[in-house]
Amino acid sequence: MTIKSDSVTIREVAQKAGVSVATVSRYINRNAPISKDVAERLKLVMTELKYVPHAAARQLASQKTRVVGLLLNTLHNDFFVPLLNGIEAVVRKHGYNLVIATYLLDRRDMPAPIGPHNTDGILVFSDGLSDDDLISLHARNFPMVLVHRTPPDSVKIPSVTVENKKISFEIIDHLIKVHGRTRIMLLRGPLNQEDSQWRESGYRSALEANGIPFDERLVLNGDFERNTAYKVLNEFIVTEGQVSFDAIFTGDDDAAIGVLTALRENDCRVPEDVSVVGFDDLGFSAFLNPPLTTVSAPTEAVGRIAAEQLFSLFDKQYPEDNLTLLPTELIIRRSCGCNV
Amino acid sequence: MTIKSDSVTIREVAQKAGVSVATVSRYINRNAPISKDVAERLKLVMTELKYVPHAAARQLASQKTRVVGLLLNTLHNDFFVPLLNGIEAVVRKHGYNLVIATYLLDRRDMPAPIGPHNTDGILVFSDGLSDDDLISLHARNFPMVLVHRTPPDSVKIPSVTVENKKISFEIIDHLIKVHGRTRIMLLRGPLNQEDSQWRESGYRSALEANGIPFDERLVLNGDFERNTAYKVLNEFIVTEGQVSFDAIFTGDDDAAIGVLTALRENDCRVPEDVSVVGFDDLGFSAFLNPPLTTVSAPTEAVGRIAAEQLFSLFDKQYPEDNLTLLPTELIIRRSCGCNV
DNA sequence: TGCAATAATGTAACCGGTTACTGTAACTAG
DNA sequence: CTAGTTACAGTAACCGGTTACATTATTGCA
Repeated sequence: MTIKSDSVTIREVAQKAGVSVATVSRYINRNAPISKDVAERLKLVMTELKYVPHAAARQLASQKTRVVGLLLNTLHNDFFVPLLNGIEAVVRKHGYNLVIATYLLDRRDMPAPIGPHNTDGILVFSDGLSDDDLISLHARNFPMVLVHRTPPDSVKIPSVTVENKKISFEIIDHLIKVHGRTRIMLLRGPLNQEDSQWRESGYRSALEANGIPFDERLVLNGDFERNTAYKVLNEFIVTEGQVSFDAIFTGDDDAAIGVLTALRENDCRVPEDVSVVGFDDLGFSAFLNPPLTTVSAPTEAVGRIAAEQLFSLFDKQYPEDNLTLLPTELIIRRSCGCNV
Repeated sequence: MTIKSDSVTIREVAQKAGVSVATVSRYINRNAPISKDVAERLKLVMTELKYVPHAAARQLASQKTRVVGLLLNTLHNDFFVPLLNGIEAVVRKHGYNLVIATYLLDRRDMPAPIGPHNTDGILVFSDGLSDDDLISLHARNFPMVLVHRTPPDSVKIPSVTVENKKISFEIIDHLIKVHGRTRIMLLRGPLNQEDSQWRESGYRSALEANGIPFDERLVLNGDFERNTAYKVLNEFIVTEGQVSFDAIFTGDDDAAIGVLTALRENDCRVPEDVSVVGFDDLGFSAFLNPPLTTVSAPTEAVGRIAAEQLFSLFDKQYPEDNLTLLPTELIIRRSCGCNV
């Protein structure tokens, strides 16, 4: 073998300090008593040699990666900033590393980029892993926490998400009751995304509760991305030749930006002609023109709590409640037609 | 040893397929000819056994981690979404994993979370690593690409960033020449951040070129975060008891949000009383109220190019030009006072 | 005082892959 | 027909740590 990593190894440290490798290892991991004398010597030698333990070797020997994975569909959304923030803070606090991977249905032919082979546990915000995948990983006792996704019925995988349906009902109900809107368009998120489904469900309930028939033609498929939102809505308007709706639920705030663009370019006034409402209350939403009526969701808290639960799982501590549902709140601004 | 990972190993695969482990390894890595017959058999066995190579073992044996690191100061900015997007896409394309770590000056007592011990190379968007750190890593031939940061004089570390100074000059010059602003406030970014320094430099040049004396009292220290921006500016206004400036360069678009909030709460009209300009042209900027005059920066391209350069370094291919400076562009909207 | 418990350390097997080296059979060129 | 390649496969050393087990010195306590 000619592989000769230039890095300092534990044996060199041991030799220079006149102790065995086992002692050095114990010092590194503080998992066994070391005499004060030796400890000081090791500390000196290690800084002198600039010794840094080789991560892969530790992982292999200890069967722990000290890495947490985050599986996403895409990163195309400002929504991920607070989420990542929450997660990263916790991961860092525990001295772990965070690996981020996107994994979509279209890549299902290759193995998931993260899993038991390279992480101690993962946070799943993705439908790239099927329910079957989840079940099989769970059966192997692989720690997982789902984010904005409900676990399959049969298994108890902790899940952290926000209340979507009730609040979506409320925001649509607001459009109908307060602003008299009746032709309310829905711009869906990704079809197999759960938030998206719950929001649609709330939308439908609100229509029904107000005696407005559901109209399939008023539903567009988006993906929580501003560009898609723009394209889809613009196409719709151009095809129709007119604006045949008086309100639109954009699915999320990011998509709202695309929606606002499309409406503006088609000379449609918001909120005079069309009410616009979003979801998430991202940092910029209060400052859009007009300020966006939306739903505030505690996204950073979702990230934080999900990560904390994952670390609890490492200690075999299961959360008493399988599903953590964080509260959401209606944020009324101008884009729905209110005068605030 | 009682460690008994439940995962399938290469030896089990080899045995079941009736070949040696070396052959299996060669099949996995496709780095040596394998007979069609054996290849098919292995493929079958591997799917049947659900074999996934153990990442740490591969890393240890091959001395390659197949991991790229991204070192950041914080994640508190929507700016990171396009950056991450660009980086992640490239990293994924190469079949690598991406680990993200924040590392700040206040943690300098602990070793950097990512480095030669756990990555094949890193992208540095952080001043957590000092110039000395960079030099010493570079001396060890550790692949690195700097993002929005110039390498120390003595070493040739590739660096990808955007043009800051000239465009900052232009945007300030615009405020002065077109809108007659003379008391232009500067909200700095982090003090040791390079973009921030170049932008201040452009700001000062523009003042000088127009015969306006630099006034230290019109400079506030922010950190490219909306909350800080709000707090700092609000404090300033409250302390002064009046709005003593007629324009403000917010440093970046995220901070612009905080600035707009503070101005609004202090009954200050934008752009009538105060012109506001930002930097980055984040997705929401065109939809702020008023639409934000800013500078568009190709942030996703920065991420993409930086990552590509890092992979080139893995192949010992050094970019012909050490410094990649991507062009920026003035985006005139309403917040400066223009009528677009 | 005697014996068990504890502290402190060493030895070496082991984690699960990669690859240098070796060997055989088939193929190619002269 | 023979030397030189090339294709394909196996053996085993090695990557750099961790830790079970063994050993010796020290301490605690009846």
